[in-house]
Amino acid sequence: MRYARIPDQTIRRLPLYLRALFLMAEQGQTEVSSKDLSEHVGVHAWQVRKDFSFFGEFGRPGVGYQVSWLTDQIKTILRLDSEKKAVLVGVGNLGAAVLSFSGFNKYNLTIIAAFDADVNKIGQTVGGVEIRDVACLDSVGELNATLAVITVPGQVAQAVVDPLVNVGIRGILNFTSCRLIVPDQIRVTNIDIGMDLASLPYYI
Amino acid sequence: MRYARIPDQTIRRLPLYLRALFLMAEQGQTEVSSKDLSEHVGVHAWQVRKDFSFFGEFGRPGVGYQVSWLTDQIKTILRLDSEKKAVLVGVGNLGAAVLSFSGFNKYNLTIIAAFDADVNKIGQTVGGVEIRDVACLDSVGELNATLAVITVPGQVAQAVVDPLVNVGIRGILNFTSCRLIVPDQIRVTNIDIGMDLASLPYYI
DNA sequence: GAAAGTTTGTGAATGTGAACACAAGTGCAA
DNA sequence: TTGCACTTGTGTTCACATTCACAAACTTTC
Ligand SMILES: NC(=O)c1ccc[n+]([C@@H]2O[C@H](COP(=O)([O-])OP(=O)(O)OC[C@H]3O[C@@H](n4cnc5c(N)ncnc54)[C@H](O)[C@@H]3O)[C@@H](O)[C@H]2O)c1
Ligand SMILES: NC(=O)c1ccc[n+]([C@@H]2O[C@H](COP(=O)([O-])OP(=O)(O)OC[C@H]3O[C@@H](n4cnc5c(N)ncnc54)[C@H](O)[C@@H]3O)[C@@H](O)[C@H]2O)c1
Repeated sequence: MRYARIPDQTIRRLPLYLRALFLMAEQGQTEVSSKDLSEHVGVHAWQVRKDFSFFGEFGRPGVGYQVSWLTDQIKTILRLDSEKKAVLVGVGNLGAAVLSFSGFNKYNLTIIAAFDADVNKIGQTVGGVEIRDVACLDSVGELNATLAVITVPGQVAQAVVDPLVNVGIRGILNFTSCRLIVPDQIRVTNIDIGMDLASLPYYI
Repeated sequence: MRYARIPDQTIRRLPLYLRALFLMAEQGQTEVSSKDLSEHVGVHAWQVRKDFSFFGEFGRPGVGYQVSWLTDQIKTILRLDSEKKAVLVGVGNLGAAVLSFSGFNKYNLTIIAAFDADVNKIGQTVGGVEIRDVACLDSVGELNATLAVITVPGQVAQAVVDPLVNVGIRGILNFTSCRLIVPDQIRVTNIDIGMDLASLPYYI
């Protein structure tokens, strides 16, 4: 199985395992069983083992997995072993909240720059990041950022994404409720809070 | 097919169709084909038709779907035909952003109350909603709210969720990176911005 | 009103991931 | 050394979702 295609769903679960492992490491735990891990994440134990089996043999029967080594493995798989730089465009309510959030660090993710069109905001600092003029979006190229967070109004989302793609952004986290048109090799993840809230009544 | 079990993935797509239909209605469009709709949402045309086929016959061959009627149908399926009330707990950076957001209205969703533990915030108004003392969380029962948005620090998330479940909340939108333990009949949707950002490097 | 052009609705085929069951590896106690 | 309790890794089975292909329904055109 080791060299087969990796299921998308498996990739989606890896960050969750990582989150749980960080928690365990903080509490001084050095070894963990698939059962342990599964309870933290909310899946079944065999799901955890199956997921790992796509990449190799990570654990020892009768013992479990070594927390630190497993953490490193998952980090490597997810390409979180080296620092990844991100920029944020649109420092409104939501953008400011994301900028102020410090929880990205342990995943080796850093927001190195923020952009806005509002002249009153340009020059100010939020979450330790200075807000620049969106007209200077081209400067992202020199910063070597590969990720972008889009928190502008939907109407201008596509307009800010196009130049970002041109200067080397490869992955986009899109908070607007507009579908972004990008080249095939660019990855877009959409977070639409409205959609998620609107889905809930169906299930209740 | 009409009375079979509805695939989860179909339900997940319905709000996206709804979002596109609102846009079309705004632009004065009265009829729409599955092809049209599919391009707005980013799926294939037959996926759209298949999804609708689980609920009945919504369109007319050779013509398409009537925008207003289709909108009503989806609203009904998603239980968005009557107003649903939500409360928000934790008016920090993220909570304030959600409170200030006005895009929930068209889905018949209203945030009617907000709660925080910070005495400096209690009594203030954000996004037209007055912040109340989290110690009075029990009062949610009288408000007839069925939904809750959780934007408190992860450590206290479970502590605020437990009383919410007791006073009748049925659906929860959880922004913390902690798994919430709730009774089976309560629906929890997790939005973890850190996880979504951490997944991107794998794909780039 | 017949023919050509659209578009829907859906059974069947295909693909993918979840769930299971169990053999095999490990540690420990007697 | 043996037996027992525990845990991993994975081939297989099963359930669900996507994809396809096409008949049937409708409109438009001439
Ligand atoms: N806040 C929420 O809870 C929420 C929920 C769902 C979706 N969203 C979406 O997230 C996005 C941001 O929401 P928000 O509440 O922060 O809105 P906001 O209005 O507070 O922030 C938008 C920011 O973008 C800036 N901006 C406008 N045009 C720009 C441009 N061309 N280039 C750069 N910056 C520009 C504005 O100056 C402002 O600072 C919106 O698309 C919104 O629909 C927000
Ligand atoms: N901001 C982001 O971009 C982001 C990203 C990922 C996850 N999150 C998560 O979202 C949550 C909120 O993030 P934030 O950035 O708004 O944090 P924040 O610290 O700005 O806000 C937390 C709010 O909760 C309130 N609070 C604390 N204890 C409370 C209690 N017992 N009852 C009610 N209210 C209480 C605080 O007074 C504060 O207003 C956190 O769990 C965070 O991990 C945020």
